[in-house]
Amino acid sequence: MTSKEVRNAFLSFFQNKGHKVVPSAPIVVKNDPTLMFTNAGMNQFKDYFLGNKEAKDVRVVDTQKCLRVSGKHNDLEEVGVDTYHHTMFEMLGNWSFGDYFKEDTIAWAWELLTEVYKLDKNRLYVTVFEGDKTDGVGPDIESENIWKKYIDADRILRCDKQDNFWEMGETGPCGSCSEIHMDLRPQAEVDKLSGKELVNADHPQVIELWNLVFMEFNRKADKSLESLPAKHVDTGMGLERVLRAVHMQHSNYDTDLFMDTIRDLESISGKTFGKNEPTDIAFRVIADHIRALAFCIADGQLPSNTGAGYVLRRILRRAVRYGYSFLDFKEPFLYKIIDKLSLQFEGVFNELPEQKDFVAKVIEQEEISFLRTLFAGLDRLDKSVENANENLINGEEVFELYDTFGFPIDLTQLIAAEKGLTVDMDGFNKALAEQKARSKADAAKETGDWQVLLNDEKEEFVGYDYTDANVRITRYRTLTVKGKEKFQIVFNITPFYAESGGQVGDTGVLVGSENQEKIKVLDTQKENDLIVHVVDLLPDNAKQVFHANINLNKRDNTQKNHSATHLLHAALKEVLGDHVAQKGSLVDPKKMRFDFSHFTKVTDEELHKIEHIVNTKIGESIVLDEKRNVPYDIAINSGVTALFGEKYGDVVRVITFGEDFSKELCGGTHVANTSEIGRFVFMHESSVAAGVRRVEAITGDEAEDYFVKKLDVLKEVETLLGHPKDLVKQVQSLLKENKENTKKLEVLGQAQLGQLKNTLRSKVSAHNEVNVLIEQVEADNAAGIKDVLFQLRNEVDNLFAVLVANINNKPSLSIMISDSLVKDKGWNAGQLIREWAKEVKGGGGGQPFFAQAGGADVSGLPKVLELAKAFV
RNA sequence: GGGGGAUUAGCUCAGUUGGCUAGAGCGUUUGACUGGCAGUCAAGAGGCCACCGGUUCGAAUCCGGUAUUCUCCA
Repeated sequence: MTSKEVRNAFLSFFQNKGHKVVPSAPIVVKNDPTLMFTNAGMNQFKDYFLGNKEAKDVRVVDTQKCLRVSGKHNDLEEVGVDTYHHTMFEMLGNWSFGDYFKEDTIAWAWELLTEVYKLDKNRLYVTVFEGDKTDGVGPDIESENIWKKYIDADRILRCDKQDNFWEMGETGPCGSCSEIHMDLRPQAEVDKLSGKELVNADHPQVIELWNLVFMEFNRKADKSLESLPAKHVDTGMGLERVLRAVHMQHSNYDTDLFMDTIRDLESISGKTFGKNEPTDIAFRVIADHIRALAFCIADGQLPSNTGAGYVLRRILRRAVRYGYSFLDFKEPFLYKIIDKLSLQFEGVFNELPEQKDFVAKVIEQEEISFLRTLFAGLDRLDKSVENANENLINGEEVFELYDTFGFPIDLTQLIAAEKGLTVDMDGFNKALAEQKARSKADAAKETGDWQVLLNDEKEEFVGYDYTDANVRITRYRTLTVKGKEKFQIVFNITPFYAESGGQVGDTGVLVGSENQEKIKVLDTQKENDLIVHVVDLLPDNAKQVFHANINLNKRDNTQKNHSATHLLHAALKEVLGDHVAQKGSLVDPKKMRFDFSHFTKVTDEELHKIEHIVNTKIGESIVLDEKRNVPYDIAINSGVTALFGEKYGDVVRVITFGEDFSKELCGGTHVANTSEIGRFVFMHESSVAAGVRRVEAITGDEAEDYFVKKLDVLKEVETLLGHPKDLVKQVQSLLKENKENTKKLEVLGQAQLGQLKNTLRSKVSAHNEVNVLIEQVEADNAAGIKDVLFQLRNEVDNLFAVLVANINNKPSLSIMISDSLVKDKGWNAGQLIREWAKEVKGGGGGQPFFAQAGGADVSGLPKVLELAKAFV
């Protein structure tokens, strides 16, 4: 069976058992502050388990794109070193939301593995939960008994909380689980030692295949457990592993999922896989990482220096590092293997093949920039190597190299070892720990348990139709950020739009119906599908009805920008082409920002065209056509614009401005008629990454103000210049004139200095073979005097010159001594000037041959001249 | 979000503890050698040393702020 066949077999097996096949959620998570990437199949169903939302289908099956870069068994640095951990993987899962439980789950799992995949029963083991006293949960006898129907009792193992109790996070739904493990070792080894001894022992050949989670508890912030209202099943089986099990292979990488890429890499690197361990690790690292990169970028996440984008950057850099060190790639190479990779996912995850050129371009650009930091780091490392003491490279220097210049630590160690040096890793780790502590302290954030006031009602967003409403608080919790306490509250219904789809959250005010108390709503955010309102104090009476009002002005201006974004999107496609796809947007009351895929700079001419189209559409006063409950398939078939990396439900909201112009799936708020937007103006066009351009624009009052202000400035300039026929020409000629005059002034100044120099030269008198010049001069800055002295130095041998000046009632002293005198007589201008500056209540310094000083008292100048004369 | 760097000629970068009137290489312009190109040599142009403020007799250099950018950590 190929990977495609194994995947399909899973989906159709459960489809035949009454499960609905649902698409994978995007791998990059939006609307959940606790998570950057989908790290388990259950993420997209979190709301069902938490009881925030009711499941429409109680039996579901899917394959979910997942990414893990940290966790108890997943350290990025380990991936590729072993043969069975991955960053990106597909999690096959079947789900029951309050429907079937342990009996069916176990029976079907066994049937699929042994009858469809035909795995060898003699190599399978299962585990069940042994119970935990502190949690007050007993052993999972129920599962054990079910298993006994299918498998020998001595193949069933009881395991502890760490292995067989699944938790979503610190808090949230959880429950015991039952795992199926498989022994893939050669028969000779199996004969020597039973696989039973190796289950859960991190043996590379005795691996966990499938985890069946029986969700029945909710872990609260105080660590106690409470029962969930309904019992659920959440199972997860890594496609990469089961595929390997089906073929009894030694490594996940031996399956077609990875071998295609590895063969591709062999042909561009000229190296062979399977020859020696270090290069094999490099092959595996790259074959793994390229998948993570490809899917994240296809889902709209670009490499960057914060958050999820930073994780992506690290993955890419790790791949490049291995390619650089072990496969001799000194130039970008990752982008070359995207093409073949994307073929594997045609018909499964079409977002990748459809965007492969874009993905490759982003990766190539990122590779180029990393290679640049790599080469810069190499230079810097050379210096540290020179400074090494007793064959030990300073840990702090290495940390600086890593921290500030992004040079990978393992590469530093590698290079050091080549030169017979070692790196002071203790010093490095200490510095790293300090930095981690700093960041953690800053990001500290704590949420309390939800306090439930009202249980029976579901929250509903009414903000499309109402901007105010009478609401009740259903629950609230505290939120502590950097020692500051805030509160999050949830209503039964709400007119507040929660930040999503780039549109900022509403703000506003709550007024108590009974005591008239006012609570300000500072922000509105989404946690999955829950709408959370942020306030900084709780009402005295939280149980009363509140009249909720949103800040209308803010909402109005924001939705003008949002609707304009849709017009812009359509106009961009019209002018630039169909390859334009939204890559991100921000809509707030002041402006809009829109990122989209496009490979070259948008020219001024194109911008004008786009601006013109948008403004024409505004002028056409198109009425908003909003359809709320359109089945997804029908919407897509009608040619609506959907975004990659966005999660859509079965029914979607379609926003149309002109049937043949702009049709988008969108949850945001919009103007009722495009004429409300008023006017649309571009402010900026720039690049955010390879293949992604960013435009910024304003609308409505902001645009109006902008024009008024610009016109005012223009009029003022025209008035100042006496209303010339051609303003631009006039300014150009003024600038030119100015430049010429500056040049002329410079020349004049030089001439003046030349004259001063000539006068001074005639005053030079010889004393004992020293040419002495001691004078008070007129000057308006000390730099001029310096200039003259340097010129005299070139013209007069054995010069000893002391010039003093009164510049704006402040004394200035300068001394110039020819090199020969400095050398022969040991004279030192710096020392002399420090001495003499005392006479003018000042100080100064310089070098032996030239020094300057200033001071506060001009009356001391004659005395300085006397001292100077006395000196020679 | 927190820390650390960087910003000097069109490009890549030097510029020691503040003080030899801001440099190199590449590129560019002009000229010479050559039948032409390539090349070599010579000469020149090109800098608010990111911006704003402060310390100082004196700031590219030190301090504070802003902007941009790189990088590490969350």
